Parts: sequence; C-alpha cells; structure tokens
Amino acid sequence: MPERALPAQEPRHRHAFAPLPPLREGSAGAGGDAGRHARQEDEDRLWQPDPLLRAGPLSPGHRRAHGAEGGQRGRRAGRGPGSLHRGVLAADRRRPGVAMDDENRLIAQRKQKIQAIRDAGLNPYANDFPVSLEDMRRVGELDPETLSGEADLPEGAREFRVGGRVMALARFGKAAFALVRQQGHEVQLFLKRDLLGEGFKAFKKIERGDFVAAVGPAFVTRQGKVAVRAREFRILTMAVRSLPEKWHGLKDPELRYRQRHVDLVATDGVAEVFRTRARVVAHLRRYLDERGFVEVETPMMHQVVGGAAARPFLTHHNALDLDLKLRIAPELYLKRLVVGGLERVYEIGRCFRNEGLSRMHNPEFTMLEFYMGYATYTDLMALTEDLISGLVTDLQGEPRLTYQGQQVDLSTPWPRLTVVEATKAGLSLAAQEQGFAAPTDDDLRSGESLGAYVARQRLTEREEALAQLWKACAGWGERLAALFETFGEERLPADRPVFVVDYPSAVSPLSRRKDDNPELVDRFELFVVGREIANAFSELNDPEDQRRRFRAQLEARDRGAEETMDYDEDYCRALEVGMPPTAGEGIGVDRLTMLLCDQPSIRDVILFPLLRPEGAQQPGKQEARR
RNA sequence: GGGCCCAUAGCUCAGCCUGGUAGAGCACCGGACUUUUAAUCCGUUGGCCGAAGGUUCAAAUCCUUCUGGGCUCACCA
Repeated sequence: MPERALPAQEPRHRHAFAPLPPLREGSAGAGGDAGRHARQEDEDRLWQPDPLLRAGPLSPGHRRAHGAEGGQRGRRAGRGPGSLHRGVLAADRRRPGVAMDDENRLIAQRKQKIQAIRDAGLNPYANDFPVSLEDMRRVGELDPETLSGEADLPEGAREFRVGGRVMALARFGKAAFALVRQQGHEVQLFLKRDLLGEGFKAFKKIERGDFVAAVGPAFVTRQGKVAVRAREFRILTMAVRSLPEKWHGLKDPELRYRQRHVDLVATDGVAEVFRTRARVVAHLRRYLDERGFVEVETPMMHQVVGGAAARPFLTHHNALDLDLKLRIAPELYLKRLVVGGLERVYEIGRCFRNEGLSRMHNPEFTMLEFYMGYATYTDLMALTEDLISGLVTDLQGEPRLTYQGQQVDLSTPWPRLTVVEATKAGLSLAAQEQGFAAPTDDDLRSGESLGAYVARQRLTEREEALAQLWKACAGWGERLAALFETFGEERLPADRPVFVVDYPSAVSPLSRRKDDNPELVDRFELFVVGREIANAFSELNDPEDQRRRFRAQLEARDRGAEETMDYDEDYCRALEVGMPPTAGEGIGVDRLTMLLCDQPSIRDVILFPLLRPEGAQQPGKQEARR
C-alpha cells in the first residue's frame, strides 16, 4: 500500500538537486590573501564536501547524558539564581550596544592579558594560521592501541594542524595539556616548553575559552590518550569574558536561553541537540524531495487568518496602510497551490500563535505542512509511519526511542483508535481513578446523551479544564472532542505511537466528511507519549460544504468559542476552480525534535525562545536618556 | 492570567527556620610541579546578599511591594 501511494521519484528528479561543482581555487582567493589558501592541501579545502562526515546513529551514552541532564534540571527547578544584573554573563544584556559599566576584576585581567600579547608583538585576534578540520577528525579517529608511542615516532612523522576553543587546561610548570574543540571535534594538545621556546610564553597567557592552534605529530600519552605534541603554537583569538565553570556548566535556565552562545559552549549536549534538529529537518526535506514534493514559501503576513484555530499576532504595513496578521498556519495557501497543479507541495517554516508559553508552546514554532494530491488520510498514515520510523532509525539506529523515561516502540504499523474509542477508554480509566461511572455506548451516541452523562457524573466539577471547554460546546461533535481532549489524550497508550482517527466534523472545518457518516471526517492525529505530533486529513474540496463549515465557525464564535477560523471567501473561490482529492498533514518540528532529543521543554530545542524583555528599570540606576 | 517556588562571588551552591562583622568548591591572580583527565599542593584576591520600602539597637536572614525567573493549571501544535 505505501509503495503504491508513495513512489520515490525517478533519478531524473534528484539530478535537479545535484550539488554544485566545487569552487575553483582562483575564485575563492580573488582579492584576498592568496597565500593563506595556497597553504592547504587540496583535500583540506574548507568548502569541500567531507567524506568522513557521515550521519551516524547517536550514541546511546550520549542520549542518556541528555536524559540525566534534563532530570537534574527538573529536580533543581526553582533553585537557580535569577539575578541577571551583575554577572560577567549577564551584564551586556542589560545594555546591549551601550558602553558597559560592568568592568570587573576578571574582565580587567583578561584585557591586560590581551594587551600583554600585543606588547609581545603577537596578534590576539589572528587569522593567519590555518587549521584543518580534516586533521582534527583524523586525530580524533586515531586509535591509541595501534598508534606508536612517543619513542617510536619516526623523524618527519605526519603532522597535524589543529586548533579550536580551549575547553580544559592542565598546566605544569614547563608543560601543559590543552583540550581544544572545533565544530564538535576535540583534540588534546601537549605543550612542552623546550619544544615551543618563545611560543610557550604566549601559552602562559592562555585561559580556558581562548582559541589556539598548534602543529605537531600525534602520540599516545601515559594515560593512554591521543594528543598532538605542539611543535608550533599560536593564539588565534583571546576571549574577554570567561566561560562558566566546566564541571557544573551553566544551570540557570534564563541565562542559558538568553545567552545561547554561552550555553552552546558550556553546557554539555546542547550543541548536539541543535545538530540533531538540523538533521531532523534535513531528513524531512530529503524524504519529501525524493518523493516529488515541491518545497515552497508562502506568505507569513496574512490578511485573513486560517488553517488553524488560534489567535494571531497583529502587525501593520505602512505604505498600504494595511493591517496584517502573522500566519498561524500556511494551510490555505498550500492548498491553493494544489489547485494550481503543484499537487505535491510542502513548506517548513515558522508559524505564530498569540498564546501562552509552556513547555509545549513557544509563540513562534516551526511546522512542516505537506499536501499530496490523489491521496487520502489513510495514505498519509502509511507515509507518516514510514517517515518518522525511518527518521528515528536514522538517528537512533533502531525504530525505538526513550522519552523522559518512557520507552516507545515505533515499529510499524502503529495502533489506531477512533476518537470515540479513545474517549471511552480514557473516561473509563478516569472513572476507575476517580470513582464515577464509565460511559456506555449509548452515553456517547448524541449531544444530548453526552450532556446527560456529563451532568450525571458531575464531570465539569471534577475537571476545571472540561468546565471551560464545555460552556462553548454545542452538539455531539464539539462535546465529544472536549471529552477526548480532557480525558482521552493523556490516557492514550504511551509505549507506542497512536493514530487517533475519525474526528467529528464539527471540530474539523477543513476536513472531508466520511462518505458513510457525515458527522465524522477523514482525519487523524498522531500522538507519541501523549503528545500531539501530527495532524492530518483528507482535504475538504467541496466549495459549498467549505462555505457551510466557515459559517459554522462564525456561529461557534458567536457562542463564545475564542479561537475560530475566519471566513475565507477567496479560499472558497479557489476551491471552485477545482482541487483534486488531496490529503494534507502538519508536523510540529519542535515537538518532534523534543522527542528525538529527549528534551523536556520546547525551549530546549529552540535556539532563542521568546523571553520576557529585561525591562528592569532600576531606580537610581537609570540608563542615560537618548 | 491563576497557584506554588526561587534570586547570595565570574560559575555552581551553603548560610535564612532560630536577626548579631559574608562562606565553600571551581575559575582568576602569585608560587611549586616537563604526560594531565574535574590534575595536585601552597598563598591571595574577589559580594550594595535582585530592587525599593518597613520592623528592629541591629536585616542576606522577618514583613510588604516591585522586577526577573522556574514549575504548574488554563488555550493552542
């Protein structure tokens, strides 16, 4: 079935995306320092594709480290220091772009060191000493078991040009070890005074956090580790501000999010999360590209909000004197493209919803939406299984993951439950926990019977969340959806992904009704560990029914529903041009990344999550007026 | 927005209940040490205890307000 529905396209298609040929030597050096580039061997070209850079599975140990870290943060919640007004790390956030008054002893000492380097005739911000990432990797791949010891190194042994940020320093009087890191690769340098001579004086000024480079052969230390014995040593860049403590790293969540650059350097595993996120996005893109989907970019500034139920951000275009809203979803534009003949189309991009923040919600978030002509929501379930289990296998080496201690088996096919089944199961579990009567099939049959059941069991008194929803609910579909959200979602099986199918048409204004039951639509949502990861349906392409659904949204708004869709007549007109039978799906990229990186908060997978501005105007310490 | 909790050295944290001169580890600075793995040893330096107000002879500590943050509930993916 998947094979029929989702054929990978012919090679012809892939050729259209073949990588550009490498730049030629002359072009890159034009107008610049030709000697700088001439020094490197061809294989070391900075811009060349790297045959060694393969996307392998994450090591299990690495993932465990993430989990432990997340747990520790959880336990420490609320205990971290919050003041941000005096620290080395905090100070320049208070006055970005303004002369600092946060000189402290550490910074003054660093500046003195930088001056001392200048006084010695050296450049503390040098860029004339190339280092080879290729060499970094090669040193990293050397096996201490087979590498000959120091005494065995022949004269003229292979030398490596390595360098990066100093992450650890162990100094002795006349020798030292420095662990340097570049692009995730770490190499240990061994520096001896009698080998370096004058260069050792420069080394004396180095601290953790500075960038250095060295050239020399590799050897095995007495501790059995590979290191590069520096024959030549250079300072590349000196840092003015010191890094957080190496052992504890940066714990204060606010500092971590506000100064992600420091977090990335200092907190173990953070850089890896964002490298993995990039691989997730690349995988999604590659998967869709290979199957003939066209990537597009549709407007983010909308005049009519649609495609989801959410409140938008408002903005304004001056020249047109036009009020605009940041998009809450690209859906209606993408389907216009299906009408236009881009029958496999997708967009990966930011959406904006003007709502509260939580561990699961950031006001701007990244969504993949794709539409597939001549397909149904059933086809998309198969595609989703294939896509996500393949992604997990690519990253983990097997279709299995652990999220916050919960093991999830992603081997396909995944179980499917109807909304009615999931609601009944959830209510039955809740009934056992809380001592009320489980619903019968008759209770779930109509809006009236649901209302009677909820009243009889006093469910709105038990669940404040339901009470909120219930007020704006009318009819079977809305009431069932409210009960599913309150009682069903969080009680779904957690050890497997679950497709919840057959949503009520009343809560699915853009979905196609089921042929055998117009109260239901051809729609599913994918839940993993009780979290909604994807939402998909066969698209409604009957323009008259679409108009009725939009009108129903307006009626719901009048009843007090806060988040409803605008009536989009232009979209209905597009449907009148004719949209082929189509299925579409949205996948929350941030939430998917949370699962794959075992991160507890959406803020841990967004580089710069929205934070309140630092508006603390302190009386007596007012900033200069401008 | 509601509830609970938090803010002390560059970083990670004690001290607060029970008010009486501000502490530790790491980092930094000085010294010793030519194979370290959170190196070790010796000696220094470093704080408007988030801000403002109050109680008190005396406040990091008790009270109030403010600012920022975390968790959680509600809406949404």
